[in-house]
Amino acid sequence: MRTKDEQKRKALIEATVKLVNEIGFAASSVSKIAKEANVSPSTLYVFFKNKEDLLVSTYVEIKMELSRAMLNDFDDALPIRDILRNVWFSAFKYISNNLEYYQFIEQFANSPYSELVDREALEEHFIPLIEVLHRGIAHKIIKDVDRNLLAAFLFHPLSFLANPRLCHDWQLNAQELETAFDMAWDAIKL
Amino acid sequence: MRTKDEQKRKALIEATVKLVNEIGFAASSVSKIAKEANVSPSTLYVFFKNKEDLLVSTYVEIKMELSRAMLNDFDDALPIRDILRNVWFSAFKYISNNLEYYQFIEQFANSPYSELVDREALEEHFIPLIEVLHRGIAHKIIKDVDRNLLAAFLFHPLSFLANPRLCHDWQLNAQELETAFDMAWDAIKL
Amino acid sequence: MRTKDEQKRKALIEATVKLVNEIGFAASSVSKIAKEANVSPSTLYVFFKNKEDLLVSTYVEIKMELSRAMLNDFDDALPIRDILRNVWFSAFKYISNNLEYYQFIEQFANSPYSELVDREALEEHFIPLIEVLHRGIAHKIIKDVDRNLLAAFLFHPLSFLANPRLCHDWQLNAQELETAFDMAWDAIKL
Amino acid sequence: MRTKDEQKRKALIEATVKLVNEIGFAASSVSKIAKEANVSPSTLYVFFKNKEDLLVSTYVEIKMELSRAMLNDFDDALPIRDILRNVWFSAFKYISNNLEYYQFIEQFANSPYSELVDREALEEHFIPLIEVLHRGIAHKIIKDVDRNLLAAFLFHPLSFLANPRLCHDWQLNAQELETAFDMAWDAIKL
DNA sequence: GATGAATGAGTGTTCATTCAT
DNA sequence: CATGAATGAACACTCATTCAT
Repeated sequence: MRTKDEQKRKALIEATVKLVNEIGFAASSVSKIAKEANVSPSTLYVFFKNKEDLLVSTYVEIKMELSRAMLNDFDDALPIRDILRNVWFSAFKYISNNLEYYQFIEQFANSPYSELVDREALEEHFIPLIEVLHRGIAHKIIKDVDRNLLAAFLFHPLSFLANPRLCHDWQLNAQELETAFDMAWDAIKL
Repeated sequence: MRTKDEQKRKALIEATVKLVNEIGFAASSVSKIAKEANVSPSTLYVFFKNKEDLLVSTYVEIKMELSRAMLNDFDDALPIRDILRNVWFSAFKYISNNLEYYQFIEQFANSPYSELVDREALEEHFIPLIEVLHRGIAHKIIKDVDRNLLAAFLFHPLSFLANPRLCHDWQLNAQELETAFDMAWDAIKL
Repeated sequence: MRTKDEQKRKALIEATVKLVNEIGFAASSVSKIAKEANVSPSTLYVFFKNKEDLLVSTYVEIKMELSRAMLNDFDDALPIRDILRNVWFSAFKYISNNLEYYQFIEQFANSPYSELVDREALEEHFIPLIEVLHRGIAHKIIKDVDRNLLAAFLFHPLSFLANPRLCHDWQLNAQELETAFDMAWDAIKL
Repeated sequence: MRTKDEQKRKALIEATVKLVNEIGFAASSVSKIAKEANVSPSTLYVFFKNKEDLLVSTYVEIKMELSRAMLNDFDDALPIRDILRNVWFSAFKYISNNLEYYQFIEQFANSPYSELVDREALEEHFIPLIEVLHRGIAHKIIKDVDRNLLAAFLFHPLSFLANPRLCHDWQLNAQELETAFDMAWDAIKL
């Protein structure tokens, strides 16, 4: 028996991201993805149950990587503003360095495919972050509002600013990035 | 000679929105859309050049309606904060009342189809709003930053909060909506 | 609008019979059938819902033709033996002249596809025949046994004798056919 | 060195019968058969040259078992009618107890696969039976007709009566079985 | 002996679009 | 204007089989 070639799985995920970004879900056929990954279309089915499974797996894998990147240098000992600043900059860095991945998950999240994902399992990874927000509220540093509202101002502007598909012809420089975080902080701080 | 039946065009647009939201671009075939609109697939080609034209036209039509709704009660005489508040609430109202439309344009904007749209033509409608921001900057009421940054904090959180596909299991009530605008204003005000 | 071409439907049915007889259900792919019928595979779906529908429709169509042929010169006024003799010979004639059709329905009836057919609708056509058997029983001409038993000896030997797939290297001649009917009659007569 | 595991061969034959009866030749893929037999698809090729070989072998194996069962208590010393009666009842018993096997060989015999079988080798097993018929003819007990005709009335009705796929919603009871044999005998006796 | 990985060829079906009416 | 018939191209997926282990 041969052993399963993990490189092929990886190549399929990469090819999926590339093609979906370039031509969208609609046009990203199994055979095109397989060709891009240099495997036979039938080989795809050795690694994934079907096309849907491939797409969802790709999404979950990237989302996990993003959450890992964001919480990479998470340090509970720092002041709350610094913790959030670190997460914010880590997120921006990951997105900037992995724009393709990021555009894929944005497109995915806005499509009906998003309903196929086990959201709770993914949210688990953000628990430390959510706890920081709660602490901020308790310490009267952050506004006492629903965490969806906090997330809306803390991270959603970032996702817009970092995504060239939405924010055309404009790139944040280092200083503007700092300004952007200040604005986010102004929005949520008490 | 009958005139092109405008009702059929409308029905096709509606059917497109409905199906794309439910099953995505990939699965929304011309024949399914035609069936949903109660016309023959070939009739679709009387109104639209092809499938792509149908999708782009649908997007543009909704986007125009949205901009009209947002600037509906635009009154240059009001204080800047009030102008923006009105626009903000109008936007929220339109999105809430036309969630299907809104989800469609979000899904569209995050897909490669978005590149087919004449962005500048659409942006024209927002010129009065952009001018208000410039005035705010000139009057030292609003932070002197790129208008993309202002938009990121003024409108993007709203798009997240109003979209149940992104912001699950949570709905803004009237008071939280007010709080949300306050947060947006805190972010952009000097 | 073009009008549906009934010849194409007929060609598809013929092609189905031919191929299924030659290579079996397993190997009779939609594309092979379409090619044999000189239409595009997709055209097949204009006339039939799917492959299963094509196969079942083919079966039902032949079965109807067979029943019509068997009861063609049915004459209730004749003595019972003569009625059955006429049906018997009509059946033999139809089978001999349409061996391909007959082999198809035999193969179909012995496959799991047979469960998809509305048997009762088909049996309706044989009601006059069944009534003759009942009359024969009432008049003490035919054995008083279940009609399945009568059918088993009246028609099933015929289906074996006429089917070269089962009864190899042997063909009934006119005199043997007469003998065969005598044997059937011996089996069922009182 | 392990010896070829005869249990696995048996399991593959059983799985073939089961699946072909349930879903037909067309849908009975090698991998489904292997899964049903709890072996790997490639293991199948240790025991059989290919799929065709598996199907033909299954047929031959069952046909042999059937012939053995029919001639099990064959006793040349008995009167001809009793010999045939014994064979008839043995056949009925085997079919009733092994309906799955029987339906498989009927489906097989009515398919083009049947041409792949060495018929003569199989017929050899029925030689004693054929000789009894010849003796019956010589003794003026049985009609002097081709043996195919005799078989048609002696065994073919049985195959219809015992096969629920053909003879729906009706089961022979012990007495009717006796009647059935009487009818067969009436057909062939002089 | 036995098996899971791997695949080219092929499956049934739907696609976007055109055509004749 | 509006449509159902028709289709080549493509779809997602499974096939029988081989290969390395």
